[in-house]
Order: sequence, then structure tokens, then C-alpha cells
Amino acid sequence: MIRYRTTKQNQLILDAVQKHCDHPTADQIYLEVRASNDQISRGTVYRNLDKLADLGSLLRVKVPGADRYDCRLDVHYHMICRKCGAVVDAPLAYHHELDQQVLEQTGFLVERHRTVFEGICPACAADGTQK
Amino acid sequence: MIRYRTTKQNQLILDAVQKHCDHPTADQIYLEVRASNDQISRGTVYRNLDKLADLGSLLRVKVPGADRYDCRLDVHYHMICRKCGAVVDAPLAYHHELDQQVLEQTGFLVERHRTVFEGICPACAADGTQK
DNA sequence: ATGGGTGCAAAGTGTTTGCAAGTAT
DNA sequence: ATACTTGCAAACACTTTGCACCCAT
Repeated sequence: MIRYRTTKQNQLILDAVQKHCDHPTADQIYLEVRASNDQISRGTVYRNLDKLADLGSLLRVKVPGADRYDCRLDVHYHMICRKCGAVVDAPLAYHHELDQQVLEQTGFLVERHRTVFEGICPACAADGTQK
Repeated sequence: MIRYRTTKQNQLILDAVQKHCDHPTADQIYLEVRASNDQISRGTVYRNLDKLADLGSLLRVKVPGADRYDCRLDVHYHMICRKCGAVVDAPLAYHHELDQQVLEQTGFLVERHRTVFEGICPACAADGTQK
């Protein structure tokens, strides 16, 4: 059985994610952590983000392009702007009943669902240069 | 202004997608089309899938790993098995009211949302060798 | 004839992995 | 001491692109 160890790298990585409210990518975390530890490698960042997500210390948001990481620990929905790529939390409650409905109607053992709203964020909409 | 042309390649590609009810990946389409046209290239398949999705002749399902293509033309939800990777349509109606709710509460110009249920499909569950 | 489409191969992204050396427990 | 973790670089998987030629309109 595997026990996860505490290392200065994984602490730096978790700290970096928790400092953010804007859903950084693995690469952004890597660049940030590297500011205080110029030896750390991308591999270490990816490996630790995986472990921290497994442990439930952070959430992984699966969006096209690159996965994002979220310091919030409760499952929730996201919005992504197709112009600037920003990812923001959606102000909706998780609809647990949908998981139950799908299970009952299909026998699929649903563990969770992910919902992502796509569109244009207010800032980009104001920008005029639409589409 | 760009006008899309009809070519034998894009006809073969659309046919291949429509022949499927199991959400093939671009590469599966490529391999299949190549059976009747051994000259076609992956680039052409990717380019045409993009165009066909833009035109609304097929739907793109964005799931981790590789995007899938769906002959159904109405927006709907999907389930993905984390064991075998199968993608299946979910038997739920699209919840239009959510798009409206998010717009009202955030000003985000929502165009649509995507929902993917994650879990274990009945076949894999029966397999015993879980997790 | 004209301008979008094609095949090919190379290049891009984002992510994973094998390995020898390092380190938390 | 043990066995998980790291840094490095190479390998991966999926997708996009530059270019010269082709072909639908």
C-alpha cells in the first residue's frame, strides 16, 4: 500500500493552487512554484497535482485545452469564456438528483457529473471585438 | 467570405460518423474512412470534422482524452465510463433554464452548457475487476 | 480560372514516464 | 533502511499547420 509523503515540493504546489481563485493550469503552477524553487520540474508538478486531486486536497476542472486546478473542495460547476479562456465558478448548486436519475434509467454507476457553461464573459462582451 | 465545398472526402467522413452510434474519435473515423480511401490523411479528417461541427452537421463531444463525434444534432448530455472509456448518450433533457440562471446571476453570455456523467458502465461493473 | 481542399510531414500542446539519485518516514 | 519522490529528458497522445498540388464551382 502506498502512503503519500510530505515534501517541500508538494507543499509549494498546494500553496500555489490555494493562493489562486482563477483556476490555474498545471503550467501556470509550475512557473509560479519555480519562482521560489528553480529546480522543480514539470513532471513533479503534474505528479503532485494528480496526487493532491486524488487525496481531495484540490479539485481538477476538466476543460478543453488544459486542465485547471481549483482550491475549492466542493463539487461545483464552471463557466469558460470562449474568447479569453477564463474559467470561473458558476453560482449554481450541484444537482445530485441528476446522478440518481441517470443511475435509475441506465444502470450506469454514476460517481459525479461535470457541467461547464460555455459563452462570453462580461469583460470580453464589453470589449466589442466580439466573435 | 468562405463557402464550404463538397468533396468526396468530407462526404465519406460525414457518412462514417452517421454510421456510428458509439461516439467515435477522430482517429477511429480516420481509420474507417481509410478503408475505402487509402489516400486520405489525418489532417483532412480533423479539418473536415471541424467544418462539419461548425456547420452543425454533427456534434462534437468534448471529453478528456480525445473528442468524440456524434451523429445526433440536438444538444444533449453524455456519460463516460472511467474504466473502458465508452461514451453513451444520457437519457436526460437539456436543462435550458440553467443557461438563463447563469446569465442572470453573472452576466456571462451563456451559449450552452455541457454535462458529462462519470462513473462505471453496467458492462464494466459486471466485470468484477473493478476500480 | 479561382480559391477552397488535400496529402504529407513536421511542428505544437499538454501530459506521462523510465531512470538513477535524493529524501521522508 | 526502506520505498516513495525528484529532476531530467525522452516519449506520448491528440491536434494543428505550412506548403505545393488538386479539384469543385
